Amino acid sequence: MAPKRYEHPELADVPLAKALAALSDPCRVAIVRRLLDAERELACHEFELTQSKGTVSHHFRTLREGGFILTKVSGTECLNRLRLEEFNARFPGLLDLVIAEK
Amino acid sequence: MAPKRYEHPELADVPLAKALAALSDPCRVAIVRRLLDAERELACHEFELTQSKGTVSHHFRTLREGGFILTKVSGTECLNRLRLEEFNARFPGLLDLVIAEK
DNA sequence: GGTATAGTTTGATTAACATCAAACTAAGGA
DNA sequence: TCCTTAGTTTGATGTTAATCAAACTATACC
Repeated sequence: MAPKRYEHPELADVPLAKALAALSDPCRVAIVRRLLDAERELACHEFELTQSKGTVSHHFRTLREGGFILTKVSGTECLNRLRLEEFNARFPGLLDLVIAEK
Repeated sequence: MAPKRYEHPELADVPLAKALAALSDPCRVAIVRRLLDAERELACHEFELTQSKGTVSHHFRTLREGGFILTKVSGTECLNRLRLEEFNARFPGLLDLVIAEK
């Protein structure tokens, strides 16, 4: 069967409100922070989140739709990485706020 | 009777997610934008919002708790102004994103 | 094929939030 | 004192978002 495809919006099409809404949940801020620290791709299960699989999947989707991350399938897992340069160009300073946070 | 007192959080105590959640409503973004443009104190009723008084009061409270504004009583009205320097020091670039958007 | 792992999707529940109307508080002016 | 203006608070309703469990998809390995 055809492999799963993830939709990634053009950053120009992501409204500020949508990006900010994606960061309005502390859990998602933590995910972004972790990706900033790691500086490498991370699978969803590497975040050791306390919520159920379904909820975690929802948070990653929200970050994807907010333009924060790219997700690709790799074997049985899916790897996530920040759209770092692109995102900084579209929303300058926003990721820096996440870095600065605590 | 004792005059109304408004609570204003220490900006250091405002989590990023809380500030961003305050910006997740278009009405509140509009209020912040208006204050940025006005560069002076504005009473709630000067915003000519379409919602009921109660709802408007709720939005201003949310912005207060998000660290965006200071409110003080003046006669029968209450005057609002941005905590501009403070806020820029706590969340550098965030207000600039609001200015830049559209 | 059978089993395990990693995520997604769906359906239902719960928690937050936006909203309004109405009652209330506080100050100003007749 | 009475009336008006400006805003808050409360109680109720509708909507959106977070959450979980369970069923499902896709890959890897035996």
